Amino acid sequence: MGASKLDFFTKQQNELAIAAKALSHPARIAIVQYLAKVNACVCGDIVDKLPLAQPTVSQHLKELKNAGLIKGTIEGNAVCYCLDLKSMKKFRDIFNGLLEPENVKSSCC
Amino acid sequence: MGASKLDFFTKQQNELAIAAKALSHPARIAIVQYLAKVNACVCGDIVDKLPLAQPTVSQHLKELKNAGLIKGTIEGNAVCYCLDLKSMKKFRDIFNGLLEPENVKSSCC
DNA sequence: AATCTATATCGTAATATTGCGATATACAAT
DNA sequence: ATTGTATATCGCAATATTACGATATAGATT
Repeated sequence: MGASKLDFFTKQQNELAIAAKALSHPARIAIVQYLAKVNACVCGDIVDKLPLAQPTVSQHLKELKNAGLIKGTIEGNAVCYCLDLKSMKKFRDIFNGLLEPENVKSSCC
Repeated sequence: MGASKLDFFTKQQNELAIAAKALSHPARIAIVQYLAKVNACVCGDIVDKLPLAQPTVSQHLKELKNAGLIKGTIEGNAVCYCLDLKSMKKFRDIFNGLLEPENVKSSCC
């Protein structure tokens, strides 16, 4: 075996896991941070910002896109990427919801 | 190759990636949700809550512990697990910070 | 001491991720 | 039409993750 038993878990659990997986690599964190910083569509210069070869960056962008965290629109012969803010916020809200009972102090540990 | 080029990225980027990786599996999401729900140390019954064998659950717990998201304290012959709220909040804050410029509407896409 | 219970670790198979050179695609510019 | 530029995909090697049976460990119970 080795494959994940995704079927047992709820839709929300799998969704959150997919988003977290998309952010589970520092290169993808760096991409998201950069897109958040410039807060606009960015064509082309993402590869220059990372210490990785172009095919590798392309693959990371694809993973972020598949997870729904970024969007890419074709602009001439380039592709413009930006955050999918709606999706990012959804993920953030679910994650924050995970910690809701934080106001109740843990009884031990 | 295939190994991550972790050295290039900042400490914060790697930390966030590690926390995200810890949450990148639905079983680990389920564990965190369960601990958040009961909001207490839980001895023993985590294995029963998941559709996975005991060694597998033990491994997932170890990963969450290594990432600092949960704590485990030995209690007799059992181990009690609970969320590391401080660490969870830290991760949440960094992640939320990632979206700070959300108030500025994207100019395209 | 022998046994039970709870959890961890080892070993291993199946699968997934990471990275990149080579190559393909697609539009732009000459 | 040829060439250049930007990005994607293919194919492969190295490594990591996932899962679990078997086994080890450690405290509790008898």
